[in-house]
Amino acid sequence: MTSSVQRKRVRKSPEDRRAEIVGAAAEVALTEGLECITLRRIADQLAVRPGLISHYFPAVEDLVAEAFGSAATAELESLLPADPPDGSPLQRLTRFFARTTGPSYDDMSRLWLNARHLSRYRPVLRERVLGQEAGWRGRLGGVIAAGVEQGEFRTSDPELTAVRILVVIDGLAAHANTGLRNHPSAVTRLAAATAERELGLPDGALNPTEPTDAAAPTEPNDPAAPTDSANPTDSANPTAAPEPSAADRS
Amino acid sequence: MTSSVQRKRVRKSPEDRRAEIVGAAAEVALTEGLECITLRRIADQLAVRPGLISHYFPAVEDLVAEAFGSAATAELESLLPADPPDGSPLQRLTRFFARTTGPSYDDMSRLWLNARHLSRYRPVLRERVLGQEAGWRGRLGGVIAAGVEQGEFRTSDPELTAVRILVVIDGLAAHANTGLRNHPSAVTRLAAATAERELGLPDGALNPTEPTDAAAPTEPNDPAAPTDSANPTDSANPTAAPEPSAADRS
DNA sequence: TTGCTTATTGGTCGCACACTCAATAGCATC
DNA sequence: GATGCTATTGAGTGTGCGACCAATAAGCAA
Repeated sequence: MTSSVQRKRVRKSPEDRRAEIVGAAAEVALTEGLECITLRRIADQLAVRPGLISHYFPAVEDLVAEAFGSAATAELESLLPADPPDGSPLQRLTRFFARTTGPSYDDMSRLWLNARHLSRYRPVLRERVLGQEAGWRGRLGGVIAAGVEQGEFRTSDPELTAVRILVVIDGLAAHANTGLRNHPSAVTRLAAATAERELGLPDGALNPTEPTDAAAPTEPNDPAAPTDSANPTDSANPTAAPEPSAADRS
Repeated sequence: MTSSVQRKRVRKSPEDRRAEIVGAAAEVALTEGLECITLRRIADQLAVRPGLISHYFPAVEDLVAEAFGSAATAELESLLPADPPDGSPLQRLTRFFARTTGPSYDDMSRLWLNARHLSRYRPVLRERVLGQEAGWRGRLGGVIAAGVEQGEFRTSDPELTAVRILVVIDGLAAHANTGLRNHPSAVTRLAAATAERELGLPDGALNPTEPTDAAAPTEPNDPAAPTDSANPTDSANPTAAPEPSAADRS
């Protein structure tokens, strides 16, 4: 007798409902993984019927892409706000590295890893990932360019430098599911160290003044315990035309 | 009437059969992805019945882990052979970077990316990934240590240097499904450049003399076209006890 | 208050998956 | 050539998934 007698309908405007669905999906994406975005899972979360999700997203893949885009955009916006540039380029970069290499970023690391792999099978998601890459690269490149202009940094190609930094961050993120927090700080710091070198800064220039997040201590804990929550099976689209098959044929 | 009249049984020794299954699974893992290792898929490949795969691997997850381990071990062995160390440490590293940053390594990049993500949901695979990480780190660290001893390289901590290099390689591999080959060589070279810096080598010291693989030209092609073959659906183990559920309950 | 538009439901279909197990048939050995 | 071990099959179970669609009711407008 789960929650059988739950039949009060709430009728919302399409815009609201759609945003609500994307929000729920983004949350699931961050905490459990993109594979856990299923019609039933999202419907449960919102206390509606699966059919409703289908109504707004006839193809689940679109919702998956949208969820990733939403989560990644929000993260970037909080990481490197554009509207009111919070501080000098150096300050902004310092905060950027403190957060991206700290534990609070682990979910995001997992999400990027997740999206990058799933891109292999989902064209729509792949495009979204490419778009986000461009967004992050542009934003980070912009901060660097601003720093160069203000004389804080020194590099001939801000965009290229941004890519190099992001590559290192991706490399660290790759270990999010297999003990990211086991790395000595000498490894964790690789991202900031790369930036310092590329930008002509002295060693440690990008270290947070206050022990913000993953700052001072070399604390090796959390062996390798992912999200606990979900546990998606294999099968993501086995053969050439996997799930769309049924739909495609019609 | 696919291949209905195919009923000739071939009886092999358990060892042979097992090796054959792992081999097939490793091939599928490399070309199509770990999610495509299913009882049916592997059985088809070997022209046997799915039940037989189950017989040798009662839990598919074990086969998945085994397949990854097999593929990764083989790759490392071909990349940095241990038995007869093929050349000086410098030569070995040069070849190592030529191959790991070349197109022929793309499948392996995808596999690592795949395994790292799937580790999130599959404990057995996760252990295997950790084991392989250790193996690669040890092997690369060994080459570096040898180079230091012979005076070719200069670093205080070969193991740490190896980790740093591998992190950069992972970062590049992360883009295997979203246009790895679009990167300018200035990005591709990041791995070798990191190594040169860490090892006290002059810039370009690890460049292949002959345009081996991803050497000279900055060729931006192959926009973002993965393996084509498979296309696994979502669902990897949705809830706490996903597929083992059926079995677990019994 | 009555209607009407349409957001939402409930039910269903087909598919792919892992896993189980009794029955069958290679093949080495005697 | 018969025998026994066991590798292999065939058939079946249950689960979760995306997708489809006719019926229903929420809530705005008349």
